Amino acid sequence: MQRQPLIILTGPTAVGKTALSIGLAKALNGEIISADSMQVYRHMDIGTAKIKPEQMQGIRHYLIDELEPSIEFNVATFQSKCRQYMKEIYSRSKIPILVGGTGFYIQSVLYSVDFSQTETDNLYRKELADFAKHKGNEALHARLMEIDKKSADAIHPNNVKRVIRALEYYKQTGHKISEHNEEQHKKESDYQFRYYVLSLPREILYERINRRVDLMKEEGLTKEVKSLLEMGCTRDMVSMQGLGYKEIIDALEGRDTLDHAYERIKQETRHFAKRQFTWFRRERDVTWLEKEKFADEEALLRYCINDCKEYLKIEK
RNA sequence: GGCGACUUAGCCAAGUGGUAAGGCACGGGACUGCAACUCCCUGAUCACCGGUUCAAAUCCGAUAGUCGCCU
Repeated sequence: MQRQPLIILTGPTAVGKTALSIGLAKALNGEIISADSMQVYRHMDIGTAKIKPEQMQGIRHYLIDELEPSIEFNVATFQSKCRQYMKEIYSRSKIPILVGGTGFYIQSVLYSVDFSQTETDNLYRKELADFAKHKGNEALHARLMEIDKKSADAIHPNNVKRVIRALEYYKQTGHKISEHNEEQHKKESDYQFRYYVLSLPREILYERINRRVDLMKEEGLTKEVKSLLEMGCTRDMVSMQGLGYKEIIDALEGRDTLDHAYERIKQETRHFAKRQFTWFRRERDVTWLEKEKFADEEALLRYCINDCKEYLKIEK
């Protein structure tokens, strides 16, 4: 079977993915699926730097504004929705372009990671979390050691979240997650793809981040968060753990000052960008697009279009 | 001009004679159902010069810088 074409455009936050994505979609008859864990949520526009309808220029976008903030979103649901949309896009003879900074989500689709069969077991998760809280992280980790030494060796005891998932996986499937991961890791992609990572020198990117946060403040991020709280959102929701939201909530609920909250957002966004670099650096088969090496956005776009045509044999 | 205080890694900061805590930042890394999450790793010889002492960031003196007060 001929593998289907897939374009991925990612990179650290604030690097300028959105602008490029529209140009690509227009030139290559593409439609955009957002690979962003926060932009799926409605009412969260400013803090997620979400693309505005008028910026879309008629290009169809998926997985943007699809969920209420109270709904939990995760890789597995992302994957299934994304696949479904890709199918639709292919059926119209168009090309899906995955755009967004959540590397984990991209990976799940690109390598068709298997998430089937299990439901999240919140009760069990909570039980394990409590266990760790009372008996200590090491004690929980010891439990993992008993059933899956390989995972235990790979996961640091303090990384409680991952230890819990490994234990949950075993309870649900009776298999070791380390074995599962190993298998998944060997997979080749089912797609004929180009995986672009847009980048900029660190200092420039950090300046852009700082400026962007200042802009969010001016545009009324505080107000946006206020109205989310009025809608009934609480800090423990997945959506409210997004950068810019948890910090402002802290300020609004009196645990921090507003000025300090905005400083924290800048700082944490920089940290986030750094983590994204780490992620993309170790992904295999990625094509780095160092923005500063192109004369301008126009040149960058032209390069991308030609590169896609060459590798994906797209005619249009 | 005089008097006093201070001077420890990029920043904050313990340590007051026995051989440099910690936090933050920066940098690096992990990550396969919460991922804008969660987690891990990483740095100095203590302003400078001289002295006392077996031993000094820690005591003494000089120099420089910073801050405060006074004339």
